[in-house]
Amino acid sequence: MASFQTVKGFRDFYPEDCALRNHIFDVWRSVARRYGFIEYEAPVVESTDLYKKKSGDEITGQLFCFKDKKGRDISLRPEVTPSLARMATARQRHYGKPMKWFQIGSCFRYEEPQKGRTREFNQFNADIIGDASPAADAELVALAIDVMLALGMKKDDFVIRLSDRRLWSHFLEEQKIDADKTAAFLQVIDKMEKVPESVTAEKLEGIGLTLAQVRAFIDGASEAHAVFAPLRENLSARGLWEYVKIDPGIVRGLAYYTGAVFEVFDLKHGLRAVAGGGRYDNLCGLLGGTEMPCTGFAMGDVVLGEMLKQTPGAQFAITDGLLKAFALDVYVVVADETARSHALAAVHELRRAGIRADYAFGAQKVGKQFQAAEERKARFAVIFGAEFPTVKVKNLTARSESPVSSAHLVTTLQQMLQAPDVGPLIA
RNA sequence: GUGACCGUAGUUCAAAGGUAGAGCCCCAGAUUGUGAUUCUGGUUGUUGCGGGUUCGAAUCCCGUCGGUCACCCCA
Repeated sequence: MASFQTVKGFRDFYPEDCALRNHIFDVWRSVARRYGFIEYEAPVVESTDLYKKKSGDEITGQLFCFKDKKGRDISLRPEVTPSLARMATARQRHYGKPMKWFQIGSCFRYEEPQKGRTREFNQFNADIIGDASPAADAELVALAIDVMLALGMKKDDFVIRLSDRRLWSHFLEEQKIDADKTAAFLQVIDKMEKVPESVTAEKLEGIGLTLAQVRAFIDGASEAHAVFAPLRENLSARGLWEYVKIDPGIVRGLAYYTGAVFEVFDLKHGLRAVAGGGRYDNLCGLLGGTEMPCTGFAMGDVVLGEMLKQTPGAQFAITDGLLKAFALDVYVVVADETARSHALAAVHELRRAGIRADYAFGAQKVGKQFQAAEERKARFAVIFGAEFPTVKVKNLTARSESPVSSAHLVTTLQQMLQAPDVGPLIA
């Protein structure tokens, strides 16, 4: 038993776990680039004030905060949006609009770990800065859908639940409810699905509304509502509207969203939201920068990982990713120790040519070396023995072997690796 | 922050107050130039940690640290 345990809520990434994580990162990165997003990164540690300013003092309970050696109050980032707002406003004149930026990295929240929640997690953030049009919101919804599809999800595995904060501000205006009750009201809506009706009704009465009024409004807010028209038109043109479900109950916890909001939900395993985001046109100004319209979303690796493991459609992509992480192209077998220096030279040359090659450090039985080649999922073995400068190249899946002059080894293997791997021949 | 359950070999799990064990994995050999199977042998423990009860604790009690799950919260 090891003397040390991981710090509560933090994870070890053994090679298998790391391969899954990297597979997720690869998909995030490649789809975002396909959409013309550009990668950036922000500090993992920021002044605690940056987060207090955005969300209020009471938020420090969930912040991973501490004093540094000079007594400065700093925090591990719980999210990246405040850093992005700072960076974007500071240099916004240097970048043409709209700025389509994405980021991948770890975030930290000091909370009790449970299903789908750890204290350290990786997030994919995609944001569009400097564009107030619904086309920008639609672009992000489309990106979120394509990320899910690229991960191997099918249409019936997930849904985008779409809403708009303006629906509710109009509603409250019509009902002549004070604007300062908005936050409390949205909290009630956010929890409606979970808490008993009676509790919801009671809280609504405290605000000056009835449950029936709210219910009627939710039922009336169909796809046809004018506020969704531009998004529906945009996403329909891409054939993506079928992934979207209008759901006014989605309001997204905290107060800074100003327009469209959406979440990505798993449909089959009762997990919490996989991703969420929306339009936040006031945040840059709130943090003391230039006022700029912004919209964006974040997707975390923890819930997503749970979902991938439980979704059959994603399995192939996962095992493929594992294979990519582990597999060698070539294993060099030293059958005769007098040939070791020639073998070492060949390994080096293969590696310089971009071929993944490995070998045994010391003298080992040939059988053992083949076993190692098998374990590392090598496609080919090259046997260096007494017949050098001739070597044997063995196709480990087909189990066929042929002699090759060592002078032509690299070019021969490059050609052989080009050919598709047909798998074992059936006898 | 609150509560429930859990923690034994690298791993999965036995041992229900009386000598800490098994499967798998790993290592070596059978097998001196070819991957499988099989067989043989081998390593591995302060039972998470600390205290208490007891003649005696993996087992019961208290604390603590981790894990899992739920509440709170969810940017």
